[in-house]
Amino acid sequence: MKLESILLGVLARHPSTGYDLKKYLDTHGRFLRSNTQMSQVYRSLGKMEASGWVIHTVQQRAGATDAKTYRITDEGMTVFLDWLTGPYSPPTRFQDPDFGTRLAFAGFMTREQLLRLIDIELTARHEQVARYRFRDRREAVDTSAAFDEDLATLVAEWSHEAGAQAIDAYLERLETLRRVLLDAPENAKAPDLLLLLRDAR
Amino acid sequence: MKLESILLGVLARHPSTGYDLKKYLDTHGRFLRSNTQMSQVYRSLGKMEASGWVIHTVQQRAGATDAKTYRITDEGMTVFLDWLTGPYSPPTRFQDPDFGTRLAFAGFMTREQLLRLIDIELTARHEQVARYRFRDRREAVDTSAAFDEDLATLVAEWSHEAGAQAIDAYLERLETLRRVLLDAPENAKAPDLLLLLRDAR
DNA sequence: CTTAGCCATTCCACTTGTGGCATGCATCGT
DNA sequence: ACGATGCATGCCACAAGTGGAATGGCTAAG
Repeated sequence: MKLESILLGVLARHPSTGYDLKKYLDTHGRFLRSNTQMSQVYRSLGKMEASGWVIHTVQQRAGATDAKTYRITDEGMTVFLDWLTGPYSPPTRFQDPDFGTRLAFAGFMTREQLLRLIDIELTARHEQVARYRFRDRREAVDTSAAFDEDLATLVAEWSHEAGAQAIDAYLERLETLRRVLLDAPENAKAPDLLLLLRDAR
Repeated sequence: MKLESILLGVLARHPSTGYDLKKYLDTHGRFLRSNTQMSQVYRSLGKMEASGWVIHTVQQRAGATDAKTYRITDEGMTVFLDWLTGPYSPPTRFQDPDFGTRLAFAGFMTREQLLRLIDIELTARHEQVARYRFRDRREAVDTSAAFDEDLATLVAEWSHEAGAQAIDAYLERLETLRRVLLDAPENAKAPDLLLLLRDAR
């Protein structure tokens, strides 16, 4: 479902071949998914076609393998939009791409839907910070093999600080986006929005 | 292999039941993996036992379900250490837990091994930044359905900036850790290391 | 001329992960 | 007294992802 959502999102913007989609995942979409296999893309495409979410037409390429251009169907569009604007439950790791994937297709949302999504993410992460930030991080030890406690402590401390800083920065940035979306006039165009974003930092 | 590596790492520090391991994944290990299912933990444990990487002993708990305490075998320790210090290829997304998972078990590494790992990560990410930072981010458009270009542009710009800032901060923090590891005297103890870390910020 | 890389798809055998169900006792708060 | 939560395991069907091989033409650089 997750790869499929991405593929549907791309196809909702323009028809593509399997190869194109793989290229998207390796370039523009590289933060949405790590190391996606060709085979996985083609298999998803096949499954989606069987479900009636996409259809393909064949492009002959003299000599070479025929290329199949996939386009999204109305049904596929419905499925995609249902996923995009449907319920979102934040994964444990804020670094996971679930939220970012939805953002990548923000253009298909209304400003209200986008704000709702952001609010869900924000409350979930704030709650997480509140629950864990000052929690004891020591772990029970009883190590048999060679284990460098000093090294482990250093790295654990660094990891915790790095994680805390990362999530704090993340929350701050998200709040900024939220602010811009709330403050911007209803009919603001892209250049003005970008200016607002710059000022809000 | 990935869940198994984590479980082996935990078991390398102390014996645990399946339930304990799941709890670890939900608390201390929450940044290593999102939403792990109980069934997945028990299945991995079963498979690892079949491979001879772990063994279990049964704890009777009057009335309640017996608890199985798993401990790592020598073979399991070898497998774990091979994974930990073996070749690491950075995933596309720097937010993926692969690197962090290894760091979580830094205590089982020597300082040199840890530094090698950090150097691999650092070069890979620097290279990524160099390749993509100033790349054109515009995507070909040909959207049929309702698509708010202005909203999409705003969010895309925000995402890019957020991503850039996140990876920059990440690189900086990693460099700091690297510095501390390089500069610290061979026999430095945890409190001194933490002081160095604090000063290095 | 040759090698490398891009374009393009498909198949296959696995391995992993998801989500839910079933069981059953103990403890703690209301 | 009741319900939630924690402890503890296991089974199942199904969905998704991994990693590699096979095929074959095109183009550009060395």
